[in-house]
Amino acid sequence: MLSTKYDPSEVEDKWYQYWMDNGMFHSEPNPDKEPYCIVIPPPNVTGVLHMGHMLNNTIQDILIRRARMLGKEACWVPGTDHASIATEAKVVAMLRERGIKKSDLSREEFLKYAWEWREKYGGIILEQLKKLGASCDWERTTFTMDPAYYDAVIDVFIDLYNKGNIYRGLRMVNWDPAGKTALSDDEVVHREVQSKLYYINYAIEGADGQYLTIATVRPETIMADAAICVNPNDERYKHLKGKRAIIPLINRSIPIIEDDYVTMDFGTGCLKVTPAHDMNDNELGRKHNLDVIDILNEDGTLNEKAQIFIGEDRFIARKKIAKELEQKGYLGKTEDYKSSVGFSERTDAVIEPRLSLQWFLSMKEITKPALRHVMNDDIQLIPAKFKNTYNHWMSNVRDWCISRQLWWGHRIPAWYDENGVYVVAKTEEEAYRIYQSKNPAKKKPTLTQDSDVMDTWFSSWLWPMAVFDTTIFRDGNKGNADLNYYYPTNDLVTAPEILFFWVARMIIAGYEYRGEKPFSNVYLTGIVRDKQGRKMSKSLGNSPDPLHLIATFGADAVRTGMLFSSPAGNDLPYDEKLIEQGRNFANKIWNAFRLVKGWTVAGGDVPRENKVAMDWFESKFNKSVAELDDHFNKFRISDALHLVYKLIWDDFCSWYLEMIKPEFGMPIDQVTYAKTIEFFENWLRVLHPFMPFITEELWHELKEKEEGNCIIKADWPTAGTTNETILTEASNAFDIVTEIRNTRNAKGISPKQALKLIVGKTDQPLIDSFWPVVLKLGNVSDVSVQAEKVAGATAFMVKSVEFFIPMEGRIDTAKEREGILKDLEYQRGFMASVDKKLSNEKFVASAPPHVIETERRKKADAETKIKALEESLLRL
RNA sequence: GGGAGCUUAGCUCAGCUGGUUCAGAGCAUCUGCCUUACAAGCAGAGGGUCGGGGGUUCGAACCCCUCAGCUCCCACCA
Repeated sequence: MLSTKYDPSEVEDKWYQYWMDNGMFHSEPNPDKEPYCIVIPPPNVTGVLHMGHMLNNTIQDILIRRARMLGKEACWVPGTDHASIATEAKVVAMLRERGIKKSDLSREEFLKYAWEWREKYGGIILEQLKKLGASCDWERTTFTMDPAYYDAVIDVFIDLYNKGNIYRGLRMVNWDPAGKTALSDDEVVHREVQSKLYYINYAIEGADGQYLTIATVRPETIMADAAICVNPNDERYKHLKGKRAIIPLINRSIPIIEDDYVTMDFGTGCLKVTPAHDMNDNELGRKHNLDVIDILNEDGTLNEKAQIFIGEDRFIARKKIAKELEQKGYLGKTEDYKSSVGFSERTDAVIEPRLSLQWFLSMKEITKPALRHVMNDDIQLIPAKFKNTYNHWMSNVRDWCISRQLWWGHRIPAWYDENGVYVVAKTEEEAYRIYQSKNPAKKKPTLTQDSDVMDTWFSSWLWPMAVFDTTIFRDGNKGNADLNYYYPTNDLVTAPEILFFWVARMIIAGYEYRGEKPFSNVYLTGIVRDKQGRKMSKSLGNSPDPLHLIATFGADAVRTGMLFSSPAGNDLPYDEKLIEQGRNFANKIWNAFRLVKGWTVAGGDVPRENKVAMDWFESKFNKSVAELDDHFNKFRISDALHLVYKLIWDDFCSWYLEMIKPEFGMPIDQVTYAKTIEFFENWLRVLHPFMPFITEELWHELKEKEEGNCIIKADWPTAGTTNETILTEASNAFDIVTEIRNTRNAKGISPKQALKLIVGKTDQPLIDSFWPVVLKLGNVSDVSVQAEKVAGATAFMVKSVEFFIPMEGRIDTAKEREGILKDLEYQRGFMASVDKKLSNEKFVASAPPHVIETERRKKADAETKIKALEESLLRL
């Protein structure tokens, strides 16, 4: 005897192994088939699976499995990203735990540890994806620091450098003093912070006792001041023109300059200009040719140029300087002030704007095709609202700082001599060759490679190309068979938060190196949040462990649970209830299987109700497949699941199976049985992309066991014809059954007690062939037609036909009357509103005919209903 | 400050071209059922002025204006 509960644990591992053993996920270019390709957003190599991955990869797996069933050459390429900052941080932390400081290691030693770490933990996340059922082509697994991939990244750097797109420049960058690295603007998170505005007095040079007052939140940077700036239109400071001020504590003289950048009504209208430590001041400094005095070390402590508090951390120095300013009488008032401060996304340290030599990619030209082809829908963003966001970003894009002061990553292929003169070359030998051809005079240079690595995204932006062919970034390579077959890929599924980091840059690279988009559709998932609407994060500890969930509920349940509530682009409020719902669904399916499996099959006639049931479900299924295809084509994956869910639970289980179910212990006829198995198999197919494991299991249980006959390789059903008349009749029949059940409920009549049903006179054939269904599901022993009103019966209406169930003394006249009156009131109101519409000349004149027609029918229906209800009242 | 979006049942959300699939789904709640597939279930029920106000239209959840609240992205006036 099969258990009443479905147990996914054994089933899932068994089938995954089977699919793997038989190479069912593997894809090779096949000229006879249409390619369908997805490249995975490569998770961080150090990562562990979180709920976001679960959602993301479930959607990809659904798309790829359906494509496979549609007969396409489906290829889902997996892999991992080296994630330079995140991984290096983890390795550093791991070393610290072992008592090893990164600063004590050579680059080579550090990288050795990093690679060890990668070997040990790098595959975890991919193994976890297997538990989810992800049907990736594992033979194609790629790592962004695989040797060939590494080469490709270097090739791209050299190529873009040679084309003049990459340049080295002294630029203000976001410096992370904790990570000791420059960050791109996108890696900086701004937060409102409660701080203080200090009013500091600067003496005016040569004017005894006179001073001006500036307001600043960063008194520790006064030693780096290069000027005081006022607005030229500011009457209060006209007298200061051309004069100089003295920085307190260190008594350095700086000019007073004028620029309308200064807001007159903020603070005092005097701005201290600190070109080394503020982005805007830096612009201002450049404009006015001011000195750049950098008083901070890499780690955020003060250096010798500060003259005082050397070696102190910037925030400690702030307090001490404020105190000293106060003691010496330079400090005016202080006031509370809310300001927006940048934090490092990774280390959460306060960002320090810092001048630094960095490598940049000029974005102005290279982004143009990427903008154009999204705006004209060559590449579609789903949902489309992200087009605006994308447009805004691409139109205002700044040059991309691609260097990072880290060791883990693709090392910048630039080589410097002792004077900082550099060449860009792939290898050391080549560097020497180029160097010497450029500097023939210099006989024996010592060249050292740049110690920085490239931004992670500078490698992952090649992903859709480089997973197939890593050689195309060198001169004129036309690409290998894989690349030419699978590229451009079809769909990309990723989170909106990396739309710019990654998606936009892949598009840029795609057009730059293939002259072609990397993918046609970008499906942007929502962010998985907890019940309180917070993002799932490790620090909050609000993220459930996906593997635990899979172990508890089964992968099928988790997959469907994630998808029950996740339309594209909308956040997903996670609730374990949804996973339970998924598990319950699997269980429902299991039990439908148990029922069918338990039947004995015999010859004999096909009962009438079975015939209509089969006709009906056939139509219903065909219609559902058509709707399903439509949902898929529009990427409404969640809607698609809901549809399949209802098809199986409501239509197949609650209606169809109940219609054909033989009495307990009785056999089922051969024809109905065969058809039922066919239906079962057909809906298993459309369910398979969502719930691959249980569908595979039942596929084998239902089918003759043929080698290799797997649902994963089965065809996706094509939508056949739909008989609308049957669907309407069925729906009417179900309404009648529901009303009968309702009556039972209200009157306390057991389902086991057969009832008599009387149909009021009508010329409308409501259900025609479905009477046997009504008899069976309503447990009706007898149906008769009676023109006149039936006394002592309870009544209900379906469409405009009245039905009576004789109650034999069980009738409560007062209650019955009350019900009828209420109904009557509603119908009269309804008719009044329809009447109003129809008597409106303008409506009749301008509404389309079919709308008027339905209004007329509504009126006629209401009239019949009202008449019937009025008669019922008389009868009581 | 610039941009985008959201507000529909207790909760999470659908509602696609303005008109019978138009006020829906799931969950939650309530009622009755251990009815031999399934209590992880079955059969039912209640619940909404579609954020407020105004407008366009024969007709508005849907289009326009306006107010309020929320969210995200971009920028960062010391």
